[in-house]
Amino acid sequence: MTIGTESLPAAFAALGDDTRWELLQRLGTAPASATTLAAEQPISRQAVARHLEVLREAGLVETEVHGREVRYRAIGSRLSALARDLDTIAQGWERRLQTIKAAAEG
Amino acid sequence: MTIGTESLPAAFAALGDDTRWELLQRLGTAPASATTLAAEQPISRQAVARHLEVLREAGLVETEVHGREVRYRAIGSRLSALARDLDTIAQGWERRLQTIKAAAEG
DNA sequence: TTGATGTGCAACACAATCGTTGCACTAGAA
DNA sequence: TTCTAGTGCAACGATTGTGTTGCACATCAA
Repeated sequence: MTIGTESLPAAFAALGDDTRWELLQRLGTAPASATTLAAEQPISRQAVARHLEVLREAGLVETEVHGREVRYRAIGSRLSALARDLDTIAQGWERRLQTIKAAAEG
Repeated sequence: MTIGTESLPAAFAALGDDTRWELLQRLGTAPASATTLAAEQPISRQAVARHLEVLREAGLVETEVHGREVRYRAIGSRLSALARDLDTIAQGWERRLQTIKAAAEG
């Protein structure tokens, strides 16, 4: 599955914060709750929860309710889809810019 | 070439702005100057120039001086490198989280 | 029930970002 | 030289984002 071009900047904005990136990497090792993550980070639980909400809206993490606990889990397929889209776009750039360069030299 | 994990959030932050994303896509079709790009966008030349500077610092575009004109060009290889890094990370997630899931079920 | 734990929501302060306008400088054209 | 076109730098205002604290609510255990 590919990702709509319109939503790509939104996904990147979610990834473009140091704290969020650390939280994501952490969730890539094992699921955890906001409280657990906050205990491992130098910021408050509410701040962590806000970051997780951003990641969830971007489709990068999903939640799983366990009793009164909400566990967050990283979604690898979403990151893979992002990577695929990026690669496709990059190839398009190369092709067009090479054509222009060749035309300028020819 | 891969990109240092430390600089990944910085690159994504550069990509995570709608205006910058549009500028990048435009530069993916053909090189252009800040003035030219500003004429195609609803924002001032100075605003465009600032965005281009952010993209340049992130390594996503490069400059080429032509007389008194500075032309910007998208760097496809950098975007490809980002895509590769993302895919590698995503695969790592899948592997670890699958292991945990299997252990929980077993 | 009682107490402790995990969340969610709201209000606030602080910093960073994005866009603007204005001015000065430089390089090419007349 | 004189005029025009393209940049760069600085100051300002408005908006957004990140973090905080405080409080209320829900859930599990004793």
